Amino acid sequence: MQNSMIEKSYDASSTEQKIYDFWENNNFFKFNESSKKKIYTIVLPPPNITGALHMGHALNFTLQDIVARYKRMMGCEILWIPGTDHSALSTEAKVVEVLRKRGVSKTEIGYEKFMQECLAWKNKYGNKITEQIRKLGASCDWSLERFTLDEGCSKAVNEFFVRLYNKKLIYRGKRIVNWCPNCNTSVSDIEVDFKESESELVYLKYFFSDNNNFLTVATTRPETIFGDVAVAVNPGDERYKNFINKEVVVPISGHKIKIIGDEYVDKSFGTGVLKVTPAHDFADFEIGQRHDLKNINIINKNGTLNEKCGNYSGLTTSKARKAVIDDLESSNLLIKKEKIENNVGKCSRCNCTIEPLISTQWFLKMENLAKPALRAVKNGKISFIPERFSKIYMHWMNNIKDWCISRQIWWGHRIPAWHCENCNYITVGLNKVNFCKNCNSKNVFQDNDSLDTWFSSALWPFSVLGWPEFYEKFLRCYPTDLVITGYDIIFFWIARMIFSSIELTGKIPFKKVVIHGLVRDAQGRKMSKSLGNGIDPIDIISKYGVDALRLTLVMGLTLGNDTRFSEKKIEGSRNFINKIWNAARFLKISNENITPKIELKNLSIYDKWMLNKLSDTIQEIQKNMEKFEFGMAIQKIYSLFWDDFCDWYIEFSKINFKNNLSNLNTCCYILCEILKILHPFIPFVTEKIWSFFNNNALTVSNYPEFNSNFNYEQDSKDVENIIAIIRAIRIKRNEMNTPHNKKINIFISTKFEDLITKNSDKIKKLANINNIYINKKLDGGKILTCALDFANIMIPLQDLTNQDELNLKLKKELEELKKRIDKNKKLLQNKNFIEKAPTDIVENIKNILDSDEKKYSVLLNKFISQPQD
RNA sequence: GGGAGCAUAGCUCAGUUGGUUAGAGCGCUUGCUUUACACGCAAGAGGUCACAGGUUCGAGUCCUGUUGUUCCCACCA
Repeated sequence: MQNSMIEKSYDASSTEQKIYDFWENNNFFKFNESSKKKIYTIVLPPPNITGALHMGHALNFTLQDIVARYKRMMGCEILWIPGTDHSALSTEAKVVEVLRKRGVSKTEIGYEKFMQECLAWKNKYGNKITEQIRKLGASCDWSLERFTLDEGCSKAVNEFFVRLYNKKLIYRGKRIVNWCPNCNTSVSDIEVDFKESESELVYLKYFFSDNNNFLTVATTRPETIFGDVAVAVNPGDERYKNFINKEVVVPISGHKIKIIGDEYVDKSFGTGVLKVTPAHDFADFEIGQRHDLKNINIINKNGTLNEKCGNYSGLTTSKARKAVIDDLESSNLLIKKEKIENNVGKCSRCNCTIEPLISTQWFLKMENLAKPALRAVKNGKISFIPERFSKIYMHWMNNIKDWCISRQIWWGHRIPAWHCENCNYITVGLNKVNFCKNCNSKNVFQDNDSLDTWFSSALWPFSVLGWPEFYEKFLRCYPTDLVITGYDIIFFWIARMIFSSIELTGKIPFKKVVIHGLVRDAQGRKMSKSLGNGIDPIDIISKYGVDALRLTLVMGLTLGNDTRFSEKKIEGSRNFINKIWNAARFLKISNENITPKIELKNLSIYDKWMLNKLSDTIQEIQKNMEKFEFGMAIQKIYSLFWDDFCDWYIEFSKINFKNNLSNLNTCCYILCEILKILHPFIPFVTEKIWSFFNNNALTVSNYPEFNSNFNYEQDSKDVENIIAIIRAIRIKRNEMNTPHNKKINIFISTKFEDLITKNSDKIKKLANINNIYINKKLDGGKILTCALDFANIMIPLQDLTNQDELNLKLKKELEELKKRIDKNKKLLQNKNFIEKAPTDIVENIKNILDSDEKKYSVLLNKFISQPQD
């Protein structure tokens, strides 16, 4: 690097790709299985292959990478395996859409060809995703990259399925499920979003079969009357209890059904009479089970009514509803209609209304899986950070129902079950089944369904380790240490990994679950395609660089809380990065031969002050890093670098350098130490700057430790005093309206004559002073006095000063001082305080009072005055 | 209906186990081409910590209640 070539401002776009290649080509992130270091394993949430990465991913990968890089520098062997998720339903829908544009359907091209089309999609878009993960700077081991549908993951999936089937934890059953007529598949409970919508509650006449009276039934779904199998009332309802076991006639349809009593019925809702349609309502299904009622399925899988619905067959449920209501009205069977707010289930993927219907599906029995999964969190083996998310997890796990794991789509893990055409027996096996285990018939075919995409994601932490093969590696790296994810997939993924892992491996999948929030737009709205307010992280990266993006996402972040992203914020981050760049540039152009080196014997008090600060900060941020308090850690480093290192230390050093290489080297050493602690957050620019001064790579260097040798209390205090003098002078200059470019003279009366004399060059330069007269008599004219603990600074009044304004300010200062003096005096007179408060607090108050009183008396007499001695 | 979060400067947010004068970034005001950086430097204004009680020598922080707001869960047809 030629120093003369260092540009005035840092250009991220020309640097970042080269740096990542440098890391990757040198295998810095490669997991060394035979390493003696402590292994630290992070489970990387594999992104979908359907879209591009969004801001949520950027946050997620940033946080993971901060931990990975920090732990690596702390001496751990990092195992962080990247990969992508086949995201069954989303990908299938996208590929179907592509085919549709080409004018073909998936059934036309057939299973094999369709799977090839999907694989082609994966190769194209999956690679785009992995490129973007690299762009974000993720320091994962690409040689271990995985895909949830690759051979190894498929093996784990089949193993899981077969084992649980044999244990009867996976079963096939005809039950009511959430059906999406648009996606044409069943979906699980958590893939249904309930959205509040305005519906029409209609009151219908159900005549008794043996007389002319009727019961009034209120329903929002009149089109399902063809599936009615009973009318239910609460057995405790005085109005209706005598009708139980009588018969009514379903309007329009005309079939006769019984009146039953069931506690579920709410007397106060509608008329207190409920029509029971077990095939198309979850609650009704349960009532049906309790009363041994049959199920009449009246809705086709495409969302239309079937042949059981007479004239209405073929109509969609919403059209049929209108038609049924019209007909009921015209035949005088409808009493009234009223608008109500209710929750309607929508498919979380396509937003289409979910039709509950009865269908044969594969289910995972949850009851026994949930218990140990609950225990692992309860007894602290797995901890959520922040802790409150464990409550959300437990509540869900406590109320969990069986998981419908089969999907009527092709792209995904095909269910390893073979049906016999002959005897209908199902043979489940790891390998292709060629004959029926029951009747030996060779007439067997594989189940057409595939598995829910989360079924394979649930095994991700151990399937990527090669489980059930490569058992030794598995044992060395498992349970993993950490998973970081957004709160929106606790149920989808985190919970399922926990019970799957415990069931299958006997071990928890990870020790810690760090939960972060959503990235919202500048107004706090969720970023979404429909709003068009999404910000593409890749656009931001090309404009500002990924370091700036990472810094913005993590600055001021509180785990578990949502965060807002705005262009204003990222400008601040870019400015900070540019500041680092320029500090380095300054050192490099000061002397080409500069190296990060420290000679303890040659340290100035300023070096010692800075080392003291650095050491303290390192100690603090290490605590923050261990507790995943990234926002707090970066804030401290930011302030250390900008407020201490740049604003004071470099400014002092400028005066000390005088081309002294040893001094420069010390400064460079400290800069490099700061680069180390910054590196996990902003890896690219720090690596680049590091290369100006070092031959090795920053990313594999050691994290600085708290160094007790750098405990320079007294020297630090001296520097603090110098700073206090400079600050005081600057403040007074401003109050006197003296511009910075005008030099002034000052008089100081102090007991620290030696210190101030020795360091007067710094004071003169940084406060722009001509002459400093220490403990000298002033000659004539008005002066402005500033009182410090150890010195009184007197400045002859300047031409531009508005004395009235100044007096007002000083008066206010005196008042505030007086207030505090009174308050602290009172406090010290309080016996309870003296007795109960810790002594250091009491001492502190005493000291403050002392110094306040001194200042007060100085200011009271001398604030604007004729000089005195 | 159940549960959780949030409420602190004009805006966005920090504030670790209660302890000096409640912080940062942005914005605003004033001054500055001070030989790294105007993506900069120096100084400044701006807060009843939502409200009401309580515990404590001491509360932004702990407890109770109220209000506002966001989110999650739940089968009220």
